[in-house]
Amino acid sequence: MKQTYGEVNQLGGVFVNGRPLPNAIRLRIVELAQLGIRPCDISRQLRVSHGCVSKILARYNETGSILPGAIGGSKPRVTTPNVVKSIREYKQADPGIFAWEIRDRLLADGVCDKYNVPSVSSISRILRNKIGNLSQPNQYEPGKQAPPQPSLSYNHLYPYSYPNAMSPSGTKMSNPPGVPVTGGHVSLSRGWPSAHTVSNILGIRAFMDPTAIAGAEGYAPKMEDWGSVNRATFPPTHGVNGIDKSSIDSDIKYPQTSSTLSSYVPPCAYSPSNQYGVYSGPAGSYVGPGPHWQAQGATLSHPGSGMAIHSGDIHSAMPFKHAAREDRKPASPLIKQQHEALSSIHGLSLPQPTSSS
DNA sequence: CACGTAACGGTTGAT
DNA sequence: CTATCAACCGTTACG
Repeated sequence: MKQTYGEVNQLGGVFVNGRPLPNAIRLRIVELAQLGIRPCDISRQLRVSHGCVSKILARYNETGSILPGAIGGSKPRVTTPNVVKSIREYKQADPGIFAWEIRDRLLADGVCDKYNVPSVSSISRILRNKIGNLSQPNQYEPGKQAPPQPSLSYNHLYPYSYPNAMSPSGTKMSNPPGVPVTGGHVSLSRGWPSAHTVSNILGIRAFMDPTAIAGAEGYAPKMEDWGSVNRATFPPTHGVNGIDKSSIDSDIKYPQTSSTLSSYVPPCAYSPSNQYGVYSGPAGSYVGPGPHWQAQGATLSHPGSGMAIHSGDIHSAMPFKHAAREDRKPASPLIKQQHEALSSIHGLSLPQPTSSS
């Protein structure tokens, strides 16, 4: 609740229990890793627990995003009131209906789309638990009752209708040209486990949120800003059907920037390309020093070009990774680039190398 | 020593 | 409005 400043970890780093590390630090973790610096060194240099470094890098490799997951909130249940209602209706209309038939109908009637349709077993459970006795139509609480027409709402309300966008795209641009994301795997396939994840889609904007960076070094005074970072702010809008949403959403979300961003955004929550570009922005100058990094402006103004360029820089750095990695097993000695990288970081205001270890 | 991961105590936000 | 609950967080400790 309060400023909950930080606690200090064993490495001397500051952190706020329960809260994500500042974006800028996450960024650096990934960047350093790409420079070929070993996780253990990154951990020490940034004073972030190795567990955290490991986690962030793992996530990055997998999803292409450096952003923390969405915190809090409830899962978008597939068995929304609307769905239950529909199931009940189907069942009432045809008591002998099979769960799989119900499932098909939910899809056919557009009550659900293939991404949020309940499984047959879920439907069975619903039939059993919630619609056991049809004679008692009202299973809603007495107090509220089923809202007049909750029906339509849910699906549409939920931004979570899942990225159909991604599925169709699948391959799409998930792998930007130089993306380090090795495998290029599906960063997305990981799917949309939850609304949370999806929210990240929107959250992408977070990258450009100045406040995020503001908190960079010293943790923004207001954690809330952070929150906004994580989830970006997303408008409750959405009237659209889940189906084409992705693109629409982005438009909705970023009326101004959208056009450009949208191209990056839709593919996946953690649009690799997008995030990449994003952080590529600060890549050169890094985030710290500036009042705000240009990210926001940059992206907004000339997202494409800006990103491309920067990303190029980063990638150029990439090679080191291999070189470094391969022959650079030895613990202590860092290669030039690494030194530079680190030093630049320190310059930002990080602790000190205290090259002793 | 490096690093993946479970446990832990914490925060958040939708219900 | 408050309480629950389930998601995520980073650190720590273990293997």
